[in-house]
Amino acid sequence: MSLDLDTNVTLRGEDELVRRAGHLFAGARERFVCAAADLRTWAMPGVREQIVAERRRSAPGLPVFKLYNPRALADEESERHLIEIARRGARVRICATPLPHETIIIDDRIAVLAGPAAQGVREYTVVRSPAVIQGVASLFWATWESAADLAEFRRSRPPVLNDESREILRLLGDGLKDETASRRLGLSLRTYRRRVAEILILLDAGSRFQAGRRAHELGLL
Amino acid sequence: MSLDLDTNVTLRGEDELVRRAGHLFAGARERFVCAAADLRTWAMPGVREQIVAERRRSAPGLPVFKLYNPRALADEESERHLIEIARRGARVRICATPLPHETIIIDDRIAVLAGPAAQGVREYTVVRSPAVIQGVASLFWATWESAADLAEFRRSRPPVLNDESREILRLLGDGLKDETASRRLGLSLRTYRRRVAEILILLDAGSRFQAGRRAHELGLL
DNA sequence: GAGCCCGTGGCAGCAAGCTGCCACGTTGAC
DNA sequence: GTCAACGTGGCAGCTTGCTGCCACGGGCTC
Repeated sequence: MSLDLDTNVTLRGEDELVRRAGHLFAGARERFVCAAADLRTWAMPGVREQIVAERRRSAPGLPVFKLYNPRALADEESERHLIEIARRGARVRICATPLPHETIIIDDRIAVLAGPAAQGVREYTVVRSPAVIQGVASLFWATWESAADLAEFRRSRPPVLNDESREILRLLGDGLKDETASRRLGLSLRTYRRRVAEILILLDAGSRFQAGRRAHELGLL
Repeated sequence: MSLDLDTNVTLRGEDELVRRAGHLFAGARERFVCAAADLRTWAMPGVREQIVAERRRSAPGLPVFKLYNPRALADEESERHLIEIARRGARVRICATPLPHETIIIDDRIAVLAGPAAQGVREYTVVRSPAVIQGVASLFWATWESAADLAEFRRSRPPVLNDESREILRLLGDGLKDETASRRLGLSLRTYRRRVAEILILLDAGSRFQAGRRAHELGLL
């Protein structure tokens, strides 16, 4: 990248980011910190999973801190993804104040700041200056402190469900057996139960009884 | 009893009632009508069941109409009993206006009116006068019309649960598995599930999910 | 076209839940 | 004391619910 800590490097597009900075993400050893408005950042189909897997392999217990805006839970899929991240051990928090610039801080030595898209291509600036890192980090931690834990945030607010999920909740709430409900929806029993299991995760329920309770208390019925 | 339709016969105590009028209850063929404040009337352990069984055997499809005060659902056991009666085919309704005098009308020909207890012994008057029967019946049907169906009434109001049942609901609502919950309550798995099944009946739920929903919407959690 | 990703559904095996049956112990009536 | 009634809990057999695995097919890129 650069021998001079005070020279920032700007990378254009996710391709270049992955090529030239991918090893930095995978190489975190002390602490991995990340702030973003939602989950669409770092789309990079396939590659992203590889980097994460690599990092998890080489630094299993690595403390990971992820800060998002509520937008990161704007649909079922995103929320499920976030839950999965937390399940794997990352500390995830949600803050209401906007996080326009995606930020990553690796081991308190490297920061990657994402800029807005220029002509459809996003620019990423890799920073190593200790003073800058410190400044960015302190801003991050200040926001982190005021943010709500993912679990806590989710408890206070119903998940955003699509039409099918709401329909399934309705059928469950009416006491239908899986066999009946799946037929009514034109789904196989297998798929129906897959759906139910997914919904239980979103409702943070460990049993169907609890799910029924949660669904009602969140006003989803 | 009496050859003269216009001679009322008064029986003292349930013993005498059963001895001298039991066959009337069992012998209903057209319609069996009954109004009472609660279920403690006609206690008669054992005998009562026999009479009912006898009647159900000899007149299987007999229309049975039962009108009660909300007091008849004042505890789990009573409510369960009422549900059972309804399940067996009787039409059961609940009216808020007091029904102080227990009344039975058999086939529109015989009425049994219970009076208050005199020195601990209740008196029952058996009436056959057509005019009286008509009068009593029309009063009954007027009240019946204004009363709410048992199912409807129960839907609008939480069942009265004892401490143990509420505790079980709490454990279910927290998502505990049967194994864990039963151990925590010091019950066998079998008994715990018995309890849960009983509660599901009271909640009119056909699945645990529905029970969870009902429990929450009735404010039982 | 080949190759790939994804959603679906069948299947199989397991976990959880449900219930009839019966045996045992307690309680209460006689 | 006997006897009946009742609640409990073990057991067995069943239903319902859950999930990993794999195969198939539609839609996609290259």
